[in-house]
Amino acid sequence: MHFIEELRWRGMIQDIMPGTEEQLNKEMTSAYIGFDPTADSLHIGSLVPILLLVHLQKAGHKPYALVGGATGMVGDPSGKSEERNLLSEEVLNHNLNCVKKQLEKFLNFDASKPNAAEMVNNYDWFKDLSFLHFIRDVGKHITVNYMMAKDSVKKRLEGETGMSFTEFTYQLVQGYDFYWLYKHKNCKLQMGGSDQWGNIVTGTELIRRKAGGEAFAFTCPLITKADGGKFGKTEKGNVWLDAKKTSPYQFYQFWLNASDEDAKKWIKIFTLLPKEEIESLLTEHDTAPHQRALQKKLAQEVTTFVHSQEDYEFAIKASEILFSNDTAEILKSLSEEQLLQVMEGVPTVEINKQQLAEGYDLVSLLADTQIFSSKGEARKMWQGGGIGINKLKVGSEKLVVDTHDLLQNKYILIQKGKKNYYLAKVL
RNA sequence: GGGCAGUUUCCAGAGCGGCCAAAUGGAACAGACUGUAAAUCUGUCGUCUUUCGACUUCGGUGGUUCGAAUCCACCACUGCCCA
Repeated sequence: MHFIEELRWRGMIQDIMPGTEEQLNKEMTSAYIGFDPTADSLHIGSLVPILLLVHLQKAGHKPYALVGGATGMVGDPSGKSEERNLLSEEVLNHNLNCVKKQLEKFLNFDASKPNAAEMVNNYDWFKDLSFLHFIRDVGKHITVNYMMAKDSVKKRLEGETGMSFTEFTYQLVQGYDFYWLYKHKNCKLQMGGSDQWGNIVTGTELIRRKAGGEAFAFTCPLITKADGGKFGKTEKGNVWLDAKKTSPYQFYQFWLNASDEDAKKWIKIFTLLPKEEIESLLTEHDTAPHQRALQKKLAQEVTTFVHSQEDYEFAIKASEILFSNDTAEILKSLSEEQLLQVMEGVPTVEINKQQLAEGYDLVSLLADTQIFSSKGEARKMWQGGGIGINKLKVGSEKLVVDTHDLLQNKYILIQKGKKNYYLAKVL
């Protein structure tokens, strides 16, 4: 199946420039996507562009992953209703290196292959480009009228926060990236999220006017949730690809929690499973939605893709113990080793043995261990019935925790709400 | 430089000089129901506190007042329009 066709049935094409498909069918084509170093790890939103590159490479074309050392210094106004704060260069560099490392995992950079992936940093071609040169060589080709017509700009001009010249210039800076890659790497295609369409088109326009060349582009719809919430957020914040920031267990849980509607879309986008398999999964899900075969498969695929098979297996094991009903008994019967294995990725807190032996007031315990930031908050949650100890809900009667509650004489499993666990260890 | 409008708790957005920790909506968190889903219903939602309550907020600084988010002065910032 051809690249575009493949993406089309997966629902990964939003806008596409005429001629793009023909270009891809004609020859091995180099294409790029930019990644912004706004944090020291990519998050699951970046998986979409990553997968676009993966599909591209699988289809025999050559992917370029661009890290925005230069664009990151400016700030993309797309989708932002307010002026962004600039990151310091130090932070930017740190982020850049982290992001680079992560990207290396997903693509094949084996230089012996003709379509080996390559990583480029736009700082390399911007660092020696002077402002004067830029406005003469690049700015001259694009009218302000053209730039102002862009949605990202228009929105801000109509809004009440205004827009700095810096952000206004962003599309030119990104457009120049495309031009540069076109010139030096024969890169003829840019992909990205649909919010990038405006920026991308400025690039193809620049290539047309300045180089007289033809370049192509398509965008992928932005990932949304059926309930209108932001994709990729949990109560703990962003879901990151870095296992240190989001444990594989939490990562797995995120996907498993997908709503039916979302899972149906996401399985096509976030997994590389073939069409037939996905279709049969969809059918299976429709006959028995409560089994959540779809969510399970989705979570499995993405977790193994981003982390590993072992991480996935751990996540499963932990999930079974933590989420099955009536596991209070099972929990008690686990050996220390098993217990720790299951709790891999569950945050650990420490409690004082002496205090516990004397009977530890539950509310104080929850506050002292920082599971809650204050006694008041802990109390509210406890009174609301949101606290569990060793998989048993704690009633609203006054409760004191003592050594009888210990598992393996060492641990207490504390549950906050339905899905948040903490392992307390006595010292 | 001139004119106008604005700055309220995460966001949006009400706020009469005392009844304002501040309406309402959204977001968020929790509970019930479920399928670790959605929808729905309920609770919480400035900080601390077992109840009472205590403390800190309404751009900043001073002032008027028994009392100010609400009145006055100055400053700062933002947007719009004119030069």
